[in-house]
Amino acid sequence: MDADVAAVAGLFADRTRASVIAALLDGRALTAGELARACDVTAATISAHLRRLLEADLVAVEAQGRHRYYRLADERAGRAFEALAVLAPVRPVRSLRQSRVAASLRAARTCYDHLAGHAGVRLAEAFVSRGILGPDGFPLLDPDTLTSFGVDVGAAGRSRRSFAHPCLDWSERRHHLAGALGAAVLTRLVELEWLIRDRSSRAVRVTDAGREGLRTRFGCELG
Amino acid sequence: MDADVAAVAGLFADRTRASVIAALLDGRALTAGELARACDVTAATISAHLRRLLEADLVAVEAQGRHRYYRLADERAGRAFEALAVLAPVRPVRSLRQSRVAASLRAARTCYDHLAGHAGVRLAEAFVSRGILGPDGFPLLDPDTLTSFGVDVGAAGRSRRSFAHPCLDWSERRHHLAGALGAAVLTRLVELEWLIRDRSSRAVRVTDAGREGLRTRFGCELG
DNA sequence: ACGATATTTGCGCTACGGTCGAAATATGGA
DNA sequence: TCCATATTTCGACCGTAGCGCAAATATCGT
Repeated sequence: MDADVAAVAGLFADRTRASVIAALLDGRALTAGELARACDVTAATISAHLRRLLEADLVAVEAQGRHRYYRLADERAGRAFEALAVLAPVRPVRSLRQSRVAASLRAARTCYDHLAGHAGVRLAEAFVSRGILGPDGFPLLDPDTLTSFGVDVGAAGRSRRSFAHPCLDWSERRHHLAGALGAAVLTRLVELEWLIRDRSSRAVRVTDAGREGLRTRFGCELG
Repeated sequence: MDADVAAVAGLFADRTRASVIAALLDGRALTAGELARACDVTAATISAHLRRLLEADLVAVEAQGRHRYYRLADERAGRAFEALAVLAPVRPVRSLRQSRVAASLRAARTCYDHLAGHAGVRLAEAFVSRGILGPDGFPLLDPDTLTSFGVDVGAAGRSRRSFAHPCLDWSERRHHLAGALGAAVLTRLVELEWLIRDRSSRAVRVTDAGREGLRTRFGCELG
């Protein structure tokens, strides 16, 4: 019994692995590369750590394209982390910057080259409500509305990549719009300055004009 | 934050230290030597581990004579241990033998050379109830009853060691009788075969005759 | 098919920590 | 005072594990 506990504790007993678990605590899934940057180690190092966490079923992985999204497998790892944290001598105030970044990522972010997060999910749902996209597999039903909005639908259609498909959003647990069409929509939204991409992260800020425009043009309320 | 968690987790991430915590989980306090035997390492090794656990405030120590009793400082360490244990892959059945030994130690055991555990505490309380011992500091008020019972009170009085004093009982959180008088009482109880000492541990078994005798002679109910 | 990006694997280097034996320290009891 | 027992400290050995570099593998998008 004690041997097993020691082995499990060893998974938490490394600064890098503890950072990985801390980064995943809120239930989001992050790519290996994002975790490497968050923990300030190379991709090789983070890969080795993720492998160990994976083998112990502390985390789960889901491949999505060339990314591999890692998340905590269940609530047990988080509970153990918290039980250990209460034993930590000094209680450093939870990094405000860190949590601010996490919050902004949840609000809106890029996923590859399309919009994700709360805004991405809401926009996709608005497209479905307006009949622009079909509810199942996000087929484009009404190209004219997007074209008149300035989205280069034709170019997106000529691209060899997937035209439009749903992509599971990890912070919202719902789908947002991916594929060439999703990329074209994001491009247009940035062009209009309805969205502004953060330089150092995947976060995207919705401007006042963007919030207003999304509501009036697509009936999309960002809450 | 993650660095601190890693450091704390490191305390659990060693087989020996995990065994120490597991041995203390039920709230009992054990001596350094007992822990060394339980973990199958030398006294030097256990001492180093206890030092680390002590500096992290995971355990607390109380010196009692030449023994040093270690116990978990509070419930946090136990909670963390359990949170880690639920992550351990296989769940080895809790050793029956181990828990049987623990139960018998709680029932009755020797502490140095006197009786401790449930039986020790109950007997001391019975002595106080009967006016044999005073309630404060356990002074011997009625030597005759013990002498007629066969306890060599005279020899105990001539010993240079402390004659009679209360000793905090870790499993009962009450006091039992220590000192030369306590040793003399234990000697007599074993002599009468009211108690039988285990060969390999500090456990003491109360015989049927002992249970009966303690009740009729001293009004001591062992529950 | 090709280049770019993401991730994993193999390898060697280094450092940290767990272990024990021996010696030092503390306490109890004769 | 002296010996026995309990515990800690010191010093050295050794295995393990984390690290980055470089190369291999996988997938995307043109």
